[in-house]
Amino acid sequence: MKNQPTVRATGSKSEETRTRILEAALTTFRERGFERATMREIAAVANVATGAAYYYFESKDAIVMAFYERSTKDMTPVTEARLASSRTLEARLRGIIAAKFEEFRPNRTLLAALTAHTDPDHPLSPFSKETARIRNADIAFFTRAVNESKVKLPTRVAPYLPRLLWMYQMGVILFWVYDKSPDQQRTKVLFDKTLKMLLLTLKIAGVPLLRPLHRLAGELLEAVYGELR
Amino acid sequence: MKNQPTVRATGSKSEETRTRILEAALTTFRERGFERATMREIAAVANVATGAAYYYFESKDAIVMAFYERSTKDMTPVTEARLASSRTLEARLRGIIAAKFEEFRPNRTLLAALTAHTDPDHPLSPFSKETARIRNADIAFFTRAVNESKVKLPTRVAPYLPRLLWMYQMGVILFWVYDKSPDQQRTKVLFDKTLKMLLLTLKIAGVPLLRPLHRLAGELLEAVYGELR
DNA sequence: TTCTCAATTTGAACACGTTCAAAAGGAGAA
DNA sequence: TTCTCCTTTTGAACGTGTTCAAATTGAGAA
Repeated sequence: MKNQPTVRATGSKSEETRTRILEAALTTFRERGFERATMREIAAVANVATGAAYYYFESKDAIVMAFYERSTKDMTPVTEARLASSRTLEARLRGIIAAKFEEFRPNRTLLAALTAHTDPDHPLSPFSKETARIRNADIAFFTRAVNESKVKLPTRVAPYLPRLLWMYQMGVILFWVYDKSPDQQRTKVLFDKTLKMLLLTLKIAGVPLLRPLHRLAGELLEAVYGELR
Repeated sequence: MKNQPTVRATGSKSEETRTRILEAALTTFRERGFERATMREIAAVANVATGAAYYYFESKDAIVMAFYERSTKDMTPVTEARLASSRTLEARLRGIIAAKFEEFRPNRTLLAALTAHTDPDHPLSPFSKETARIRNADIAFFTRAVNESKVKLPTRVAPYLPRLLWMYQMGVILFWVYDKSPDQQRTKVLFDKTLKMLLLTLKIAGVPLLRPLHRLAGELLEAVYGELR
């Protein structure tokens, strides 16, 4: 059999071992950094043989992805709450993305292990089909944030807006992961200013002067997201 | 002594060995792909011991960077010519970037080995201090393209424009590297539309309505590029 | 209870990037 | 020529991610 054996009910022995390995990995990553933590070490901490780690996870990187997946699942109610409690689009977007920051702050630098995969075909890339489930769940939040707001959107780009917002989010997070300024203040500024720019851009989208820009944007998005993908 | 021994005059024995290894690596990369080409294999093709490759190059990735560096150096006259022969900013930007596409087309996918380094501290990252020389040479072309054109620029963002254009270029190249559409037509569309959008944006920059946007952009850029960096 | 078989666990072996101590080469000094 | 010392070359060894054939376990069938 391959990895990820039949997904067992929570509480099964198998599931317990899997989380034990995941937990051991996270501890080791936090203590020694991702690179310097070895699979042998992780397995030892989890009290299993080296090979066992590979029975449960495809690779060392995949452990980080499992962590990412679990985290996003865990934070769903928080995000839900923020969506429900905020009225403006700005507050909603800020809420969704800030929730990510809060959730991942303790393991911020660990996410660097995921950003390494720029190849969309790599199973661990944020753009791969393997990560589509996670990605789509995330995009769905942006869809809701947009739909439940009453901002008027340029019709050509509107269908792509949630995906664009997701990309925007990924960009901000990438910046954050490598932000060495104290308490990541640079990211705070980046996030704040770009979010305001984004909303301002949407607000003035109806101005006739900007028509040609929208036409180009629409054509671009259709070509890039269309057909083959 | 460490790597990169005293840089010898062209034609020295050492230099010859270095290029032989580089050439062997490129051949092997092209034949078997970057991942599957082993250092032992490359060394064998170059008729040296495995360790020799590491005497001349810091790492397997660094060979690709050496190729990138040599290529950009080689294409300088081409870029110069294009800058000289084109009058509009659009033509100039298109010329600079298209020259890159042409130069790297035969080894397009090889560049993927470089895009993996998202960490600005990694020596091979496009953002690292180690690659500053290459990066600055590239940015200088954009500076010239901008300065020698008579487009009026928003004063707040003007100082950052060459660096922004460089980032834009890197983004387009990244897209191109992984573009699987036939003959990379998607990238062509992306490049064409985004370039037009960019110039349109610059053109209408003076409109009073867009003032707040420029103020935000200026503040953002000052914070991100300022002080610490 | 005993048997069966899939799920799980094991740890040695493998592949490959990288390091390193030692050997070889070679250019000038004496 | 012989010596000196730096550059270059060598290939074995190392560390680590990953694979895999074999052993173990355990739940249900008989």
